[in-house]
Amino acid sequence: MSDLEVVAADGRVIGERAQRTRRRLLDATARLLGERGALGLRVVEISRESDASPATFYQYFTDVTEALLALADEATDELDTIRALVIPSWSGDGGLVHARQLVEAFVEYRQRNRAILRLRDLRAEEGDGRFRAVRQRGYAGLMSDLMTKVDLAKVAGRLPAAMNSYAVAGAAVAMMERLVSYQPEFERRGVDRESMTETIALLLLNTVDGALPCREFSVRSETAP
Amino acid sequence: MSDLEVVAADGRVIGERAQRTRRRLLDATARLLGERGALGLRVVEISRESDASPATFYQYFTDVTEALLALADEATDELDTIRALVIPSWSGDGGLVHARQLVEAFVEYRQRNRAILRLRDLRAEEGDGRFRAVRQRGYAGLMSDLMTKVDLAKVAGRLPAAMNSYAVAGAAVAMMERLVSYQPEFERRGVDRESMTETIALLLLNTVDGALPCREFSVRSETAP
DNA sequence: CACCAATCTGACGGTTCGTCAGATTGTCGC
DNA sequence: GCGACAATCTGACGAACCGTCAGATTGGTG
Repeated sequence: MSDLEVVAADGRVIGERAQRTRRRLLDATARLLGERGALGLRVVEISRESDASPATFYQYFTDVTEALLALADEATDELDTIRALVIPSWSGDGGLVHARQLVEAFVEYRQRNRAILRLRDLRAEEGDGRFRAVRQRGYAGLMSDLMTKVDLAKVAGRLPAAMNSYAVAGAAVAMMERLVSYQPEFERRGVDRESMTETIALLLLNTVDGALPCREFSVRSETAP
Repeated sequence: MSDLEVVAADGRVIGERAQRTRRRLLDATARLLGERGALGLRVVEISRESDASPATFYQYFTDVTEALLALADEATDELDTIRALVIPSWSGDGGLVHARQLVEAFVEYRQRNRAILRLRDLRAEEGDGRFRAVRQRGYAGLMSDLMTKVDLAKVAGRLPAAMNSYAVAGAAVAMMERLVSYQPEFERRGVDRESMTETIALLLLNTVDGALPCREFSVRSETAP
C-alpha cells in the first residue's frame, strides 16, 4: 500500500513541490531501469535525468534500493485490478473466454511493468524481506482466487484431492509469467502471440480447473466416490 | 560449451598456475554472488577473497559480467545430465514416477545453482544476448524432449492439437522453476517439500502428457475424429 | 646461476558514493 | 511590496571503487 503521507528519507512529511521532485526522481529511476538494466543504475545519472543534484536524491531515498522499492510498490498495487477477472466461474463453455481474458490482462500488466517486476522478484528471491513482502502482497489476491477455483475443482473431482492448492496456483501464475519472459524467443521462432496466449489459457484452464473444453477434444470425468 | 583452451582476457592461452588463479577468482565470484546478491559484487572484494590484486582479475576477465558468464556457462552445462530423465515414456502407471524423478532432479539442480541461474535469467530477460544464448543452450535439450512428449500426447488425442508445443514445454519448465523460487513461501505456510514435489509432478504429467493417473481420479479421453 | 616467459601487483587518474553546511525558493503576516 | 521563516535544493568534499599501466615477482630451463 502506498503511504498516505509522502515522507522524505528522514521521515519528515513533505510538501507539494518536494512531492513533484520525488516523482521526477522515481520516473527517472524507472526509465533508466528499463534502459540500463538492474545493474546499470547510478544515482548521479538518475539525478541528472531529473534535473536535480545527487544530494537531492538522498533527501528522499536512503539509497537506490529504496526508490526501487517505492516503484515496486506502485507496480504491485496495479495488479489488484486484474483480480476481478478471476472471479467468474470457468466451468462450462465460457470458461476458455474467461481464462483467455485473464491471461491477456496478466501478460499486458506484466509486460508494461516488466523491468521493475523483474527486479522485485530477483531481490525477493535473493532473500530481501522488503521485496519479498511486496511480491507477497501482490500475489496474495490472485493466488487466493485461483486457490478457490482449484479447491472447487478438487471437490468436483476434476482435480486430484492430493494436489496442494497453493502449489497449483503458483504453477498457474508461473506459466503466465513465462509467457512474458519468453515472448522474444517465441517471436524468433515465428510463433504468433495469439497462439501463445491461447495455449496458456488452455493450460490454465486444465491446471486450475481440471477441464480442457475444446471442440476437437472432449474430456469426461468421473468424480471420486 | 566451455572453451577447450582456457584463455586470458586478451585471448592468450594460459598455463597451469594461471588456470588455478582464474578458478580461485571464479569460485570467489560465485561465493560472493550467493552472499551479497547480484548487485553487491565488487571486483576489489572478489580479488581480496582470492588473495589476488584487482589487476589480476582484469587479466582474466574484461569485467565482472564476463566472470558471471563463465559461471553461467558452467552451471548450464550441468543440466544436460537431467535430460535422460525425460526420455522414458510417461504413459501408464510408471508415468508419475518418472515425472517425479524429473521434478526432483530439476529442483535439486536449480537449487544448487540458484544464484548464478537467477542472474543468468535476469540478464537474459534484460536483453543481453550473451546470457540469452547461454540460457537458450541450457533449455534447448530439455525443451526439445518435452515438446516431443507433447506432440505424442497431441497425436494420441490427450492434448488439443491447437496447443503450441513450445509454449506447453515452456510452461512445464516454468512450473518446476517456480517450485524452487517459492520454496521459502511454502515452508512458511507449513507445506512440506514432498507434497509440493508431488503436486508439480502431477501437474507436469497433466500438462505435458495430458493424463492425470490418480487412484481417486480417473479421466477418459476421446480422440478427435 | 643466468635468463626468459609467464604471471602478478602497486599505484594512479577517473568516476561514483553519501554527507555536510550553506544557498535558494516559496509563503505568510504586515 | 517586503521582511522573515521554513521548506527545499545544491556545491563540494572525503572515501571507495573502477580499470590500466609499467614494472616487480615467480618458476622453469639450459
